[in-house]
Formats: sequence, structure tokens, C-alpha cells
Amino acid sequence: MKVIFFGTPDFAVPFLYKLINSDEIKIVGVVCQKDKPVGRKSVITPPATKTLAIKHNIPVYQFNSLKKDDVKNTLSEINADMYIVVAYGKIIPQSILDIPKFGSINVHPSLLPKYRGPSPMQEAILNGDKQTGVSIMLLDSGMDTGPILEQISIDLDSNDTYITLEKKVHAVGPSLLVKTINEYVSGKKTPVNQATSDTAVTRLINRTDGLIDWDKTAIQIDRQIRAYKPWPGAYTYINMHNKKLRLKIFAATFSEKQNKTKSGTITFNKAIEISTGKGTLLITELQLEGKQKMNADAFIKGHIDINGQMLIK
RNA sequence: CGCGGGGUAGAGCAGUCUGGCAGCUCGUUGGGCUCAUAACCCAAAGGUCACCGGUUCAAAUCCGGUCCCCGCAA
Repeated sequence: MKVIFFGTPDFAVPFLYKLINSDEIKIVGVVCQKDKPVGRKSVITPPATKTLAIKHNIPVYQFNSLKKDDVKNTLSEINADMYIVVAYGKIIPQSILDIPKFGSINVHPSLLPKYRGPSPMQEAILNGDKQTGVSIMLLDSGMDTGPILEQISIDLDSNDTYITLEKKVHAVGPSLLVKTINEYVSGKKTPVNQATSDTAVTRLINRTDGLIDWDKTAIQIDRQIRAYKPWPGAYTYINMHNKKLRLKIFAATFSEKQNKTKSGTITFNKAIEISTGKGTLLITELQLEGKQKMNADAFIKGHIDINGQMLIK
């Protein structure tokens, strides 16, 4: 079966890899976003899926927009049987989704209809869910509203970050996708419409979503740190040497202990304790602007003078 | 030429503006104290102040250049 893969970032790579190595499926094209400048030196870098595709001599397509007619013609000429979409990065017009005879299949890392939209994994962590999952579904014109072919649940614990959750998704998602495709194509799988309850849509995450509000509870801040790791990352600001410096927080734990000091106050007490709106956040790994990432112990050794200072917004 | 911070003992940092004995919090080693300890006291070892050149009686510090690390932005 000939398949075109729509996907762009690292998240899509394990899925593409699994499909390439699948016997029944032949990837005849990869559609991804354009090469973009990355890093301090603005090196033009191809998307992760493009790199993998080139390695396997698969044609790569990077359209400015999918709405143009010549795009439709180009894709039609490939005559693929199915499109598979994993984190492509843009909305794909219905006219394109309808081209292949088996339609277009999407992977969404949540238990749909819960957490439709762009940030399902982050939202599950922010809400402290004990469980999330992966859904394999047919694409329709709505935002993650298509009928579901298969779902699998994933357990979340209180240490999971976006990074570890992504690993869990990658551990089960790709093989579930291949299995579901084969069952669907051979008629063993019937799409089931999504339930109409609990259909809130997650929002696109901004850079500034990582800014910590110390008036929130320690539990909420801990979740924020885990959900936004590694991007955009949780951060706050601190005054040092008469400058306002960004302080990134990579890992923390929390305790119920309520400090009497104002929210955002730093106390060195073997650990870096920060007062919050409710409870105390214990920072374990952090990075000061211009410095390397380090653990709390090392940070305290060199910054004993900021004991008692306030973190700011 | 996108903006900015940094490189000083094993770790984390101050000192640089205003040139004048290489410092701080730890760690390590040895000793002491203690029923005991990650506590406390005493002592010691440990430095190419990133690299190259210049100015100076004198450079971590001032000037020129090079390399490396990092934050922001895109």
C-alpha cells in the first residue's frame, strides 16, 4: 500500500521510522514544513522527518501552502492509497485529505475527545491526570474531531514530564498505528464517532507560558515545570549584580509546608526553597542566564548571598 | 554583521569599573572534639586567572586578536 506521510518535528520521527520498516506499507513521499533557521547562529536546518526521509531515499515535499491547486495536482499524481498525518504543523484542507481512497489517518496523543488541539500531552500533565493515551483516527475537517479507529491508554505518574510522556507515547504509538492501519484496510476495523462530552480544545503554547507565577500553588508550579520541559521551559527572574536575570527551572519537587514568607521568597535550607501561594517548591535543577545548568547544591555554594531574596516576574 | 552574559583550585562563585600579596561557600586530605554524626574546632594540599600578543615598574584587572560555553530573539 502506497502512503504519503505528513509530519514535521522530532515527535513524528518514530512513527515515520516504523512505517518505513513496515512490510505492508510503502512510504512514497514525506510532506513537511520548510527548512528553518535554528539556534544562535541561525543555521538553516531541515525538519527531523525530512532528514529521515532523505536517508531512505524517499521524496520530500515542502509546500508553502497546501491550499494551492498545483499542490493538489502534485499529490494526486503520486496516487497514494492513504495519507498518514503526525504533527504536520498546519491544517490540511479537506480537498487534500479526500484524495487517497482509504482516506487520511491521524495520530493524536490523548484519549479523544479529551484534549483536542495542539497541546494534549502538556495539558494532561498540567491537569495532573493519572492517565492519558494515544488515539488513531480518521481525519475530517474539524480539529481532531474525526472518528476513532483505536485508542490505547498510558499511565502518568507524578514525575512524568513532557519528555518522559513523549517517550511513553513513542513506545506504544508507532506499532499501534501500523497495526490499526492494517486492520482498517482489511476491513476489520470500523471507525467510531467521538463522544460529544468533554471536548475542550487545548491551546497553542506560547513562549511566555513558561513564566512562573509564584502565587500559584506549589503543586501547580511543579506541573507547569514538568509539562513545559523542554519547551518553552519554566522560568522566573532574579535580581543579581543589579541586573534582572532569567532563571530557568528544570526540575523541582514540592512540600506541603507553608512558609510564612511572601510568595517567591528564596530560602536556602540545604535545598532551594521557594514560598508559593500554597506549599513550598523545592528547586533541584536550575540554570541562570549565561551559566550552565546545575543542581541546587552547586547553585547554593556560589550564591549564598541571595538567601532571603525574592524571585520576580 | 540580530541582542546579551560567561571562562579565576575538584564544584559553584566574588574580585575586573578605579592595575599593587589569589579570595569566598563547599569538597578533598590530616588532626582535634564527641556516645555519635552529613554537626563543630584546627591545619594542609590544590591556580597556565581560557588562549595569543600589546601597554606598564607592576596585569585576573587596561588595549587588540583567537577559541569555547550559555541566555534572549528568529
